[in-house]
Amino acid sequence: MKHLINNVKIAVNEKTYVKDPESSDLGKRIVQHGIALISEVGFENFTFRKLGTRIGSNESSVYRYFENKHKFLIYLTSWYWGWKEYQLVLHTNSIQDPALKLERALKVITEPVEKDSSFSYIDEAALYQILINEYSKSFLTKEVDRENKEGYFEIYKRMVGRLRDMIWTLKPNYPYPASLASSVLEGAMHQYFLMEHFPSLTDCRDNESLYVFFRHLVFTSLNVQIDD
Amino acid sequence: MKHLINNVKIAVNEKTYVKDPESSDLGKRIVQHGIALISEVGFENFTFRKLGTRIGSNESSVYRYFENKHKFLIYLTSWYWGWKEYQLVLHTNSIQDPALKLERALKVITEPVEKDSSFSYIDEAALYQILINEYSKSFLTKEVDRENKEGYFEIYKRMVGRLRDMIWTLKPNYPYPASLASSVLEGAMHQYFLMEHFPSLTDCRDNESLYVFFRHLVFTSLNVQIDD
DNA sequence: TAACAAATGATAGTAATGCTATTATATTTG
DNA sequence: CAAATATAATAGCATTACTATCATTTGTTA
Repeated sequence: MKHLINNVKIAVNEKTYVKDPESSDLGKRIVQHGIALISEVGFENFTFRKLGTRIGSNESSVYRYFENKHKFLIYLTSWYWGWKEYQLVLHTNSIQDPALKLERALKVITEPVEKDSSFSYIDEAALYQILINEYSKSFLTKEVDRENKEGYFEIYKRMVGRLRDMIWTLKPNYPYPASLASSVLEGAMHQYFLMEHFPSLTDCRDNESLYVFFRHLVFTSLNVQIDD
Repeated sequence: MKHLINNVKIAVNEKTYVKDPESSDLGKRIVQHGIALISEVGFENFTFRKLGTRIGSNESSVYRYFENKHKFLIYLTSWYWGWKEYQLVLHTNSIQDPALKLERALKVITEPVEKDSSFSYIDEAALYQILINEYSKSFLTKEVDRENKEGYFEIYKRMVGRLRDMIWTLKPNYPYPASLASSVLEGAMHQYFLMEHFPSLTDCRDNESLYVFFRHLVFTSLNVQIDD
């Protein structure tokens, strides 16, 4: 994917890091190899010690950028949603027709991630795998309410809000725009997971059928006709 | 909820435990207080040591029943789905009309859990809280494929299968019965979580509106009229 | 270029976790 | 009553999730 604007920085809540990883070479290496390591071994088996060793440094250096691995996960997932939000806006902003706009949004949400060269040290495809496998662990904790108050989930909430507003614009009298929006965003990740590990629990076989499933779900719910 | 049959035992895959907790008083106490402890402190902060202390015993005794806390979680969630499946069958089996049957199934799936006196030592409401907050952690692991092969998720898959078949019976030409079924089961838990922690991401305010949302979602997708 | 600060790296230490192993004490059963 | 079984108590070990300290490198600026 080629960017129109080249100097975009994804803004992530400053509380998620001790020192901005984008501010130094080491910081970027932590993020880059952190993504690779988590997608390889999974979040449970991921440790700052392993990451330090991997980047030819050590634990204490990683701790200078992130308080703990939970905050690191929140940083990564926030970055992802910021990036995805940017894409959503980029691809839907100029569309006037509400139905086309929503359709395009669903396409962006369900399409697989291509490598985005604008953020050279981030492998968005690997990051998406992390989202699918680990995202819910970032909020399914006993600290969720406090962290929510501190703004850790703002970007995701904004993303759901954008989709909700598109639904609302198309059908102002539909009573569940927020529930539908959050169901689609969470559901898309879940269906991807099922495709990979529990194919008997889904009819989707690739991102195209995933898109068609959600498009059908959303547009029939809103009682809007679409062309197949 | 009153049972028609009084001597029902929820069958859980034997590989999830070392020794059947239902076979002894200690085993039942482990399950009973395990549910209470996990719902209090969350799965991350739950340890066998804490559980042992709580039941006036110790770690090693708990290990004689369950290999580790991950298997314990799988045991609990399997038990829950077995119990829920039993309720689903109980409440839908005698219904002939496919639309009414599916509607009733959605009611069972979205309704809050009442205490079921047939399994006196299990607090189903607390267990449901565990499902909402911890269920996805049972399969979002690097071991999911091996564990799936070993049958740890059979009951949940059967549950999704039942819902899928009801959808299929009602609308044989609908192309996504499995995806819709898995979306509803997972989505119901997710929307419950949002109601509690992220009310701005959902329009549901109680189990009734949750039910209405999913009923509308499913029946419009299947192009079947329902009365409100 | 000396001198100082900032960033990074290396090492050590601590409490908690996730176990395993051993032994002692109840409890049940034949 | 003896033997078998279940439970309890204790100890130990590797790993994790940190914190603290000190050494070294790198970068800045007077």
